[in-house]
Amino acid sequence: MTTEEHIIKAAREVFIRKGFQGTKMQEIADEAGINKALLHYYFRSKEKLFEQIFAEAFGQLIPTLSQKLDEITELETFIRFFVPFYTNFIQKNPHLPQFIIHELSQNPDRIRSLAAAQVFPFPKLSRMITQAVTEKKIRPIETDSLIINIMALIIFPIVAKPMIEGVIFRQNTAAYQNFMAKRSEEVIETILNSINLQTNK
Amino acid sequence: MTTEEHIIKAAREVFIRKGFQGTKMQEIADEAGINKALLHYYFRSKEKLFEQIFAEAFGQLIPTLSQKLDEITELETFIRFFVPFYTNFIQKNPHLPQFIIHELSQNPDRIRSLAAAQVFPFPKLSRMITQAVTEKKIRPIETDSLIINIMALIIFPIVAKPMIEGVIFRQNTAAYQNFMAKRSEEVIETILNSINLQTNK
DNA sequence: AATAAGTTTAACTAAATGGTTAAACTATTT
DNA sequence: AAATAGTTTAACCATTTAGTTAAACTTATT
Repeated sequence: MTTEEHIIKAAREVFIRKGFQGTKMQEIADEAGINKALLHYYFRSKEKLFEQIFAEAFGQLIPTLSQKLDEITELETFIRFFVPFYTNFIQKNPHLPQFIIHELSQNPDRIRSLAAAQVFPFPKLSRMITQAVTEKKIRPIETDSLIINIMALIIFPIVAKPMIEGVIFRQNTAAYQNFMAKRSEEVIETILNSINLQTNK
Repeated sequence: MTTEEHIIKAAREVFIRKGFQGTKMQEIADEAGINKALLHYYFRSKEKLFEQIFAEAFGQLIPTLSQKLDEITELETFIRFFVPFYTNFIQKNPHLPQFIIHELSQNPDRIRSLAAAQVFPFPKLSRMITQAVTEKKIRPIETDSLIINIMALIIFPIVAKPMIEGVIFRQNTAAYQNFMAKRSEEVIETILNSINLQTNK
């Protein structure tokens, strides 16, 4: 692993954990096991380093599913694949959505250009939903609503973990973990029911 | 309006908008129309000022509904009241949940004590849900899951506004607003369907 | 009018932080 | 062996920022 890779890895962790403002160059250097001078030697400025990290982070959030979206044609099949897949991914990168949301609201300009490059593979999914509505397989619902509902049910409990753990589970970490372990199943059932697609349990 | 109130108001806006790290005392002073010296004269330190704001903010997020929870006994009735009520509240304080989530994850210790004081009026709501399940009015679901589902569907689209507006609506602000205008209805239908409580449309 | 509370001004300190620099050292390449 | 890329050390600068202080000024209170 090269020094540059060490830096990138360290920067990713610190930036995502603490946001742009909260991140100190010294902390990145420490985490990477090098010194500040070398950090600046590789990446001239904090801004430049941040750009790399953000572009990469934002890229991760969306694209992997683009492949599967080409294989699957049935909405139910897609949901049953997507929910655990995405839940799993977000659980492995729990700070990612919050980081993106936070930075996007703190400094939209710094990010706009980077984000614009990313393309969500929407059309295919939209068509899938529209078709299901037309064929009366599911209740009438706008494609945007359904997509956002799914995202909300997956992402929110992870983004709001400190809130949920504190307010709902009263600092009982085990209770939260137990809740999250069954989350994927619950989201599938909630979604399928919410559009009147009976679960075949 | 006293100077103290001016400060509180200014601090609330700036803190919620920019978080603890992102907030500068000078900015609060400017927003309050006073100078930094006076700001420190009223609230000795940034920490002290922050505590006040956070306690108040966190308090707002939860309690108002405690009243209604005493009047209503039917789960469907409660959902039909709660969803628009809470959606409306969050829309008026769009930065509040994100602020709480962000600060809670940045510095749990700074907040733990404050948050612990707040009590969500859960028991009553939990009983309402449990009873509905027992009476087979709704499908079997854990109370925590249902509550978190409702919160997720309401809060996520607002917290993730910059993300949704950018990625899903492609910077089309009008499209987002149009989506949010109908959001409350959609959430009610989604929730009621998701627990097999037919909407009577 | 005198007193005190509230407020401003402006200068200051101390610490944190992003960024720079020069010199020395180490490992690798030629 | 000489040259070069990579790395460290440590001092340094400039800026930002939280917080302090003292003196003057303004507005209410007595």
